[in-house]
Parts: sequence; structure tokens; C-alpha cells
Amino acid sequence: MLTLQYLRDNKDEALKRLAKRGNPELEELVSKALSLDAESRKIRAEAEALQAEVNKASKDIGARMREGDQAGAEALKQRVSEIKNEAQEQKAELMRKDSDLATVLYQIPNVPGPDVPAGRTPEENEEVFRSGNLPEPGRTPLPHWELASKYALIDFETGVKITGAGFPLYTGKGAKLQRALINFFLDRADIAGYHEVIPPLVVNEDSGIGTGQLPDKEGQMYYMGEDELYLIPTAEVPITNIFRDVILNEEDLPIKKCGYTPCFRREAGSYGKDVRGLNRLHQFDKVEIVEITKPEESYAVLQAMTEHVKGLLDALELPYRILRLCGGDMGFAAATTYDFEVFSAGQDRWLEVSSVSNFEDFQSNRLKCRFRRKGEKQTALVHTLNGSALALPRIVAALLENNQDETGIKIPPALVPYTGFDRIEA
RNA sequence: GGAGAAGUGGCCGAGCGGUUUAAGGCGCACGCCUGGAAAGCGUGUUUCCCCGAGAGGGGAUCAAGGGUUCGAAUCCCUUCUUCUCCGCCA
Repeated sequence: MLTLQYLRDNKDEALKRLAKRGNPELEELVSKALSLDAESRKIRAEAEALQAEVNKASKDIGARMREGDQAGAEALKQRVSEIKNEAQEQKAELMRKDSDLATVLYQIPNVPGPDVPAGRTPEENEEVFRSGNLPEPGRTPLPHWELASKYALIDFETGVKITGAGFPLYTGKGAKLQRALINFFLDRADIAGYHEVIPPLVVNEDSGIGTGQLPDKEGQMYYMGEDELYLIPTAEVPITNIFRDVILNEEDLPIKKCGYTPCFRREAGSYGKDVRGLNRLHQFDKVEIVEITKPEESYAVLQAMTEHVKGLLDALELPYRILRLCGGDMGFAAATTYDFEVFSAGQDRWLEVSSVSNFEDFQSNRLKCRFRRKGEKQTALVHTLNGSALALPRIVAALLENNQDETGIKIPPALVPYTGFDRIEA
């Protein structure tokens, strides 16, 4: 969430930046937060003054009892009871204000960064880069679900039998291709300096709140009520939460982590061509990169992360484009997001395969992840960033569709050392 | 899953209703001392929040949350975690 300090000191700037999200309710929420904040602080000052009196009187009682002044002690006890009665009401009021304030703050999304275009819909996203050639018009390539079946790579029907829709069964070379991509992505991340972790795939409520999935978006995660735990929707959640309640030293930064995990998403309400084949799954594999930086470095790091992702798509020789998301299309916690989309020849459409975001201090404020500059006593919030590098299913879809010919599918050379085969045939 | 023990500051470790403002030690920072260093001595050293221009004052914080009390690290309840033993198991 946004820090109150930022809202207090930069209300106009915050409103200006929030306006890019195209949601007129935000201005009101900000005003409400600020007025609740002012009320809360006023009551807090009063309540704390009373508490100070109670503390002082209690100490006096102790002193009198040691001196044997029972009567004096009793009189003070009486007095303290009165003050406590008075304070009771204020404490209750304070708790109400603070909880109202938290509710409002949780509803205010991050302020879009300087380069983010204003807009509400995906059409208003800005294409900033394009690479590779789109297939010739006139060709009629097969969609990946037909290729998957033709070459026995993925068995969607059996996945349905075992679990349900959105849980595919990869088989043979289809399974090997998954494994190859995971290792390829992890090796590339390692070379780029990301430290590999294998995190838990199940997280608690605090972690969900830390990265912003909770409260509010619990419907997107699978929840195990018996144990009050959530299946991770992305490795971002466990990896970023490594740094929850942590104070780092300046020289520790930047911290670069990567990890492969399956991801689980309920995707309630999705339908049609969006969920066909591998387009949108309840379980999929992804390699994620996460970086923790000093505030002044986060935008340079965002750039470097996008370069890393570009490198992966270049190596796989897939046509792709990069979009700078407009304010309204960005996630709740993001300040700036670049989406990567590969072209799917068999479906004649773009598919999102990566989303790289700078959260500035929005996540770290919730996480309470701070750092201390050398020689300074004060702590400051770090900036957090993350990106998919990469999500597998749509990469697989594009690889199959874009590299198909009459008799098979060609594996891009960069991947051959990982697959052990350079072609998939019947 | 069952039985028992325990969670105190950056770390070790005392305290088990009121001079605790959390002893003592280690570590760290600064100062004195020194040609320089070590040792020694002195000062400081959790984090968050509120009031204040500042100096400073105040509140919270002894795993977490609730309770008892004028007063809780200390007593009670719940939860979490760690350790030991038993059971089960890849």
C-alpha cells in the first residue's frame, strides 16, 4: 500500500499519478484516507496522554506501597480507574479509525510511474518494441492444441479426468520440452546473476498480504481452509516474502532472486478462446525473477529486467512485442509494467508471456522490507520488482505453432542442448 | 498424531507482579589514550508510531493475539514456532 507519509506530503502528485488509472473513485478514497489519518492522529495524541498519566500513577502506587503508604496508594488506584474509564472510549474510537483507515488504504492502488500512459483499457497500452517477423499471410498453421494432439505432446482430456479443465497432462516430448524450458530459463537467470531458490508452493495469509494478493483478490488463489493456506499464484509471493520484516544493509542491495515453481490460479469467470488449449490454465510452470533495490536504482533495474526477458525471447527466436501498460490495465500494486507478448501463428493473436513490474515501495511498505544507508540510523523502504522469465504454456504454444511444418515441429537451436532433440515428429 | 520442555535486544544470557529506565557479557559505533594498533577507560547501540521548527517529550514493543491487575517479560487463555521422546512415513 501507499505510505501515509507520501499521501500527506504529496497529495497533489499522488492524485495526478492516480488519475492515469482512469478510476474517478480514487480521488475520494485518498481524501478519505487523509481525513481518517488526521482524526486518528488527534485521538491517538489524546489517548497516549491519558496512558502516560496511568503509567506515571501506577509507578507512584508502587513507590507508595514500598514506603508503606497504603492510604495514598488506594487513593491513586481510585484516580487511575477513573482515567482508564475515560481512556477506554478513546481507545475503542482509535481502533475503529485505524481499521477504517487500513480498509481505505488497502483499496488505493499504486501510483503509476512517470512513463505510464493514461488509459483504462488494453487498447490504450503503448507498444514500445517489436521483434521478429510475423508469418506470411495465406499460410494456415494449426493451433497448438491440434499440434499437441497430433504429436502426442499434451493430453488435455486425461488432465480433465484426473483433475479438471485447466490441468493438462504433458507426455513424452511434450513433458521433456517443459523440463528443457525450465532449465534453459533458470540457467539464463543464473548467468544474469539471479540467485536461485526453490520456495514453498503454499503460503500463509501474511505472505498473501505482503505481496498484495490479500485482502481483496483471495478469489484468484486456491485456498485450503483446513490449514488456512493458499496455493501460490506465482513464485513472486514466496520469493518476495523472504524479505518480509527484514532490514537490509545498503551494501546488500541489489538482491536478485529467481525460482521455478508451478503456479495455481482459479481464473474464475474465464471462458471461450481465452481458455482454449494452453492459453489459460489453472496450473502452469513459470520461472520468476525478483529484485530488491534502492529507490534510486529501481527504474534502471526495471530496464535491465526487460533486457533479460528480451534475451530469452530472442534466443527462442519467437516474434514478440513489448507493451507499456496504461494506468488502468496495470496490476493493483504496480507502478510501471511492461508486458511481453509472443505472436501465436496458429491463433493469429498475441499471447502474454511475461509481465515485468516495478512496485516501487508499494509492496515493501506492506512487507516492511527496509534498508539502512551506510552511516545512517534511519531506515527507508526498498523498492521491489519482479518479472516472469518466463511463463511456459504460451511459450510452448508459440513454439509449436510458429515452428511447425508439414511433418513436424522444429526446436530452436538454443533449446536443443536442453531437449536433446531438434525436431518433434509423429 | 500423542507426551513433555522452551521461545527475552544484532548474538549469548539473567529476570518469573512494582527502584527493570530489561542486569551482565559479546559484538558494533564514536571518543579518550597511542607514533600506529591491541588492551584499557568512557559514551552510545531493538523497531514502529504520536506531539514538537528544534531541543526534547510521550506511546507501543520480551514469539503472536486476547485476558487478569492501579501496575505484566513475569499470572491465565488461545495460536504459532523450536527442541526431546513416542507413533507414522518418502
